[in-house]
Amino acid sequence: MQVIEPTRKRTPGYDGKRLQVLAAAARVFCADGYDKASMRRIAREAEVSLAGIYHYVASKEELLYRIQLHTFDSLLRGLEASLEGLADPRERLGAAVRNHIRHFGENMHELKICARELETLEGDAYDEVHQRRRAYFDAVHELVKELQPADDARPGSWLATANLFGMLNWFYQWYDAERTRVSLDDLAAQQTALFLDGYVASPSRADDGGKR
Amino acid sequence: MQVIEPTRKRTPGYDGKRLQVLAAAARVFCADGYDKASMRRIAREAEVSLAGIYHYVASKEELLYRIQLHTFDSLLRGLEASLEGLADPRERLGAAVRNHIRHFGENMHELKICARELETLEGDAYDEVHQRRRAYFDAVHELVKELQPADDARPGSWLATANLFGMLNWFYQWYDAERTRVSLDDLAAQQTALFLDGYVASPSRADDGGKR
DNA sequence: TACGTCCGAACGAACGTTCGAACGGAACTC
DNA sequence: GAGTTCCGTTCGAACGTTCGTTCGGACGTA
Repeated sequence: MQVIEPTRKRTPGYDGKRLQVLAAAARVFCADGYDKASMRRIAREAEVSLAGIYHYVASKEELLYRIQLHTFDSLLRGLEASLEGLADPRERLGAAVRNHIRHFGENMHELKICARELETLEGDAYDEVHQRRRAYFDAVHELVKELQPADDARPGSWLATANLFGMLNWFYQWYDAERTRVSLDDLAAQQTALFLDGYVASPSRADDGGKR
Repeated sequence: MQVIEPTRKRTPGYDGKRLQVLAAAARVFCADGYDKASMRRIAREAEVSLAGIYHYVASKEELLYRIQLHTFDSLLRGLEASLEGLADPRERLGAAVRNHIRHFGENMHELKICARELETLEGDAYDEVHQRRRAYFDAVHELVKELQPADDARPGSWLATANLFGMLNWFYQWYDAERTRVSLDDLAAQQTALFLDGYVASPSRADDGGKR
């Protein structure tokens, strides 16, 4: 995939305007889906002419590529930061879920795109994003494995991790930032509890913990 | 949305050929996504001319509408049948999960489309499908509520149900029918256990049940 | 003058849909 | 029962629209 020449001389405002274009693209991709989204609408939302977009990006494909790459990088960096100093496996997993859900809440557009358009890119661009995605998955998978250090060879940790991501990623389908009552951190806590202890055992609220 | 006139006189083979067109559409929608999928490719796969499609369906939109409607109807009917004679809430939920996952395994195309293109239809067609989707969700939600008959007012059952569907629906992202070792029923059992008892407590295999 | 920035206009391709004609079997007329 | 009409089926060809991308030049600053 061809990308914009990074070595050219640029005006001071260039980088800011590129971010503006990427943000507009994220909004439009999120609203319409990648295929239906049109460069014309992205241009309008970014307050740039249609041809102007191509000064910041070589193609529609590069827009999606940069959005996905940045999102997974940001997720992984956030995860590493949030694990700092935590030793208890349950707390570490809780921190990971909180990081993931907070990212969703704050960058709903980008993450919705990452969840929906995982198979859209092709070739090198796909590989590049896939590598980041894999790194993030593996990092969370390690946390899941830490939960059961005793019987190391236990199968199912991969499957459990995949299902955990199912819970976490599906929530863009039903979450409505304006309408919901529960805060993102509360939501993350409930999802962590559900994954660790199940629906039957896990407390529904923080104040009635650990019954049964 | 305009649909094909149902009262017209039809040749004996008509219904079969329409199913053939719908099946081809499901394959192509699944492979390319609704927007990118072209009527030309659907026609080729269905072994009909491009114009010929419009004798069985009024528009591309109707193809998606019929696929989604049939899928949710089929899911709900399967659920009701699989609950017959079961009283234990845990068994009932397990049967529901098994029904859902079996449907996925046997009609991967259709369910992938239903998971990905939930927001694609508009107007009456959307409402019609939404009603079925809602009925299915509510039916499963009832099963989740049955798990905790004691404290009826417990919140979080809706959230737990949404997360359960996250686990179940996300699996089209990673499931590969040819490569995987675990059977669909085993998978369903593991997902049920994960939801009910959590990762820490749930046994990873049937033969080491109930420890810890 | 030189170059980064920006854009109106246009290009070729692909799309969903329509049109009118051709085909073929069933139904009807005499 | 032969000839005729009707209608469901099928399709090649085309229409109008929208798409991603490109081109050439205008504008402003260094």
